[in-house]
Amino acid sequence: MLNNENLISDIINNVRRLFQIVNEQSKKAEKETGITGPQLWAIKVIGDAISIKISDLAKRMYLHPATVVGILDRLESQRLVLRERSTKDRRVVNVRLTDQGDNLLKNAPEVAQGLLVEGLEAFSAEKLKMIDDGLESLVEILGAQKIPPYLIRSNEININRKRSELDNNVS
Amino acid sequence: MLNNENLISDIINNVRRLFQIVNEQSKKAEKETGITGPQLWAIKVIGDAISIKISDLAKRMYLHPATVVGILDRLESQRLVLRERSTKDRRVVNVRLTDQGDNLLKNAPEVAQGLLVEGLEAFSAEKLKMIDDGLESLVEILGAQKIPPYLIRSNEININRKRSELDNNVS
DNA sequence: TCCATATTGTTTGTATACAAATAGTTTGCA
DNA sequence: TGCAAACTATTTGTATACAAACAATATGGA
Repeated sequence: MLNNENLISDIINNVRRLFQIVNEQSKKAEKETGITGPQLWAIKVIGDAISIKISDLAKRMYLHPATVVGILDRLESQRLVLRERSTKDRRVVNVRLTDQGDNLLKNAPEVAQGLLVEGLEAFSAEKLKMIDDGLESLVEILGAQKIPPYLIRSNEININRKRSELDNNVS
Repeated sequence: MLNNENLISDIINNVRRLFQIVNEQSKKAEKETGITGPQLWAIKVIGDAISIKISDLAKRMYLHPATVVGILDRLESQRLVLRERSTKDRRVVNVRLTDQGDNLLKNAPEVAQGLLVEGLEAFSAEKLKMIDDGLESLVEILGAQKIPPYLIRSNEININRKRSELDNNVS
């Protein structure tokens, strides 16, 4: 029983460390490239897609469109990206890298996600399966709470949440 | 090989889901209590300690003191906490809950950390060990990068980083 | 065709989050 | 004792991050 308690607090601590380290990685990339973590992340997604519209960029970054607009404003003022309004659908704005943006992308370091992939490639399938199962358990514990109990109790709350829930649940 | 690739992308996805769900939990607590996630977290830490000075609060929350000052400003304007300058060391400001803050704390929901503990308690020691080992591996992969290679290359960078490194590495 | 509705990006307002600079205070050492 | 150095909380400035409201545009149905 006491042993279990220790294991649980170890797990909690490791989750917290994971969060901290990912944040630190982002800050490190910032020192090396001169742009912030989220800005670099946007550059990477835009570079992958060559050209991408704002709403799709927001979805791929798991961010709110309003947040992406701010990030793009700053990247544009640094001449790293270009906005181009679509002629087919004039509501749409496409974003792509400038030559400067492309250069920065070429010399940019990996973000946490890249490091993780690199490190995991050294592991056996069995070990990978074990890691994945463990994470799956954590997600299930927290994810089970995602079915909100007030779905039954109140409709108002759900109506108010509709827009943001949709924004968050883009797969 | 292909199987390994799938496992790796599953792991990455689960890490990302973990981040998202923790953030969502924070927002849920916000709807229920009327105060934001970080504010509730501060209330919980302050309540645990009865009285705590700003710098210790910042350490326990793994946040920069400047951030905590802002959070406390807002909690104070809602009459949920009190600031009291120490008479022993007049540089120190102690914070404690008001009766209102105490009431809110009593009725506040668990944050993600609490849910995680609750869910994990249902697991066997073997399963807990497995989860912990998996997380440990992820932390090691990312943590290995924490020894910065430019420690040798450049001293200037390290001098500039000294202050922030210390702030980040509070254990 | 015409208009209600939906989509898309932006603006506005608020809340984190941190680095750097600052003011007030304490401590250590010469 | 007296002063340099360290500590503590705050202020200032910048960058996320999102909800809500908005303007411009597109689409579908009557």
